[in-house]
Amino acid sequence: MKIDLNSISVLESIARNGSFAKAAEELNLVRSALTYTVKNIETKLNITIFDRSGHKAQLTPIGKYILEQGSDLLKQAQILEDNIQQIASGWETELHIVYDDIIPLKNLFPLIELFHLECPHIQLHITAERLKGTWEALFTKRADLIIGAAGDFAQAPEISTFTLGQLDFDFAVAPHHPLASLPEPIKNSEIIKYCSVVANDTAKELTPMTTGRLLGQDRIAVNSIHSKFIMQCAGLAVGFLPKIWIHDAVKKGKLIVKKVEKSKAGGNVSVAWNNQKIGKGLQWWLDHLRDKPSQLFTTN
Amino acid sequence: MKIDLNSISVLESIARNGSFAKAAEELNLVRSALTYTVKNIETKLNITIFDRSGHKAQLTPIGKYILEQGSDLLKQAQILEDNIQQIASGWETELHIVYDDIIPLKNLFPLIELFHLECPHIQLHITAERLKGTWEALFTKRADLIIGAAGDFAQAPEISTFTLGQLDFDFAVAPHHPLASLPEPIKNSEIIKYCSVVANDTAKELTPMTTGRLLGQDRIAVNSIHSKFIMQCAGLAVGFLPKIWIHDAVKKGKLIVKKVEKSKAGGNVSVAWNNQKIGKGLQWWLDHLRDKPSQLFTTN
DNA sequence: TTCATTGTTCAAAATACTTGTACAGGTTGT
DNA sequence: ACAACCTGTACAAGTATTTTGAACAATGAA
Repeated sequence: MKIDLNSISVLESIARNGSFAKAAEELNLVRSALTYTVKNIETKLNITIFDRSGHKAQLTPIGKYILEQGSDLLKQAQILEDNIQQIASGWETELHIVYDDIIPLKNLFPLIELFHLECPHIQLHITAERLKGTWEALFTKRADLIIGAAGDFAQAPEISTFTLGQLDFDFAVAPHHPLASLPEPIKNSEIIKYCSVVANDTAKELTPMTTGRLLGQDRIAVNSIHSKFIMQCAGLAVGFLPKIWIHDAVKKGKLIVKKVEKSKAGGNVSVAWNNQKIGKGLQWWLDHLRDKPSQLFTTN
Repeated sequence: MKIDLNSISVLESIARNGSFAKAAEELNLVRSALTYTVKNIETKLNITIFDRSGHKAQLTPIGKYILEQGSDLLKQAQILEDNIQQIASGWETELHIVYDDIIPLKNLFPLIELFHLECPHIQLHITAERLKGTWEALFTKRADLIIGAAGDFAQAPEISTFTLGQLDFDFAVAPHHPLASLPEPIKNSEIIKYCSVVANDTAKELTPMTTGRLLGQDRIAVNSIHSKFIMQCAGLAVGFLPKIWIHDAVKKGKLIVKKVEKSKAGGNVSVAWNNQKIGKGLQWWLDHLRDKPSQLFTTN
């Protein structure tokens, strides 16, 4: 390797200051030290970087090229150095959070904003998955933290979890749907006459979970609760939806909750993470999630 | 700057060889020299990169991070160094060629292939433009070389050109087009009854050239000769097309050439380039284009 | 012209890197 | 268990590289 970061920053300083003398002052070096450094790299590369034929030194075309590209290199090295310091001080440089799409993303907004305020230098990656998809993200290390994961699949000792709370479901239909006008509780034999919509498991490797639907019923599979929700609002299909998802729609009359013969049991949702390398960023999330888990289940 | 490229390559060697001793051998250094280097960078950054508690040194998590990111940095530095050498030896690292879309791209294939064979390390950027769009690319330095440029707009002393040859045009219509059955030569008064299609000038700043069409005629503007060609084949419109573009289609009966009252004069097309900084790559293209310009006008 | 400034040269000084040897553990094979 | 062979470290001595400062030639400004 003939080039080194120090030489590049010397070139950069000379170019920026317009002369060896000014750069020497900036770098707290004597002029001849810069002559030495520049000559050294010029000799190694067998090129000329500065044209010193005039009074002041001027970059040659190839010098300009080196400066341009070299500055990029310097910047990246600086970023690397900063990141090393950040990691060494216990903070991650980025954090991959996967949430189960059963939690409305907007309920995460307050935490995300606060985190950004307190740790603006940590890049958050927020991804939605469904059912076992969250666990898969954790096991494959695509996620550092999963929020709202269904059930408790933490078979491994390096996975820690705690329960966020319970999600309850209601059977919801559009006001103009035939089931809307039936007397309650609606029997399964009625429900299976109509199309249902299920939000698919997003797991690709783990065997997907199946979630309550009735045998023999037509069904559509979608890949998010939101798709399921708007499909039920449109009256295209029926099914169970989390109370937190339909609260507003029910208030506005866009969906109607019906009692059914066999209701769906509420399920616990959890937070889970890999306890092998807990950085301060992850700890921040764990602390805040433990503090007020209820904020994730709010309806406004 | 606390990190330097040399230290990173030492870390890299140790990690790759699995021990300080092996790395020392590879680097032709003595073991203690590596201890020194590693300790040095560890002290500067105030971290530990290798865990030496066991028999052999093992990367710590942060060491792994440094290695990953640092290797990228090293690679880029190596590329920069290579590029500097390449430029210093007179070869560009990339070459931007803009051709007038009136030249079928496949006619450039033999030259492109040969160039890639002889100069695999120079990245070619080949872009199509129309009419003054080629000149604009040259003037704005988006292009190092333009091929098949229409006319001769080289007003500036730093632009050199030579003529490639002449392109002749025929008036072509689809066999099922009404004009196909008219007696020759077809009068302008007949032609203006039908839609024509023109390939637009792609220049954005220079005032676009207008190319022969009749006043009062409906017209469609497209942005490539190929679009114009297939539109005429489909019988959607009529117009002049370069002989080299329609040769095959005429042979297969997909287009019919008709004599017209006012034929379109053939035009010279040129090669042009900026003569301020001619690298060896550019020179190669100039030599080969001057050598056999006719290959660009072939019909197979 | 004179004066300030620019970059270079060169020998000496300061710093940084490398070496070699000695040492304190581990691992392997018998 | 033991020798033989690893591994990495410590430290003093040697070598290489970088920095300094003074003297100098070339340029530009007043």
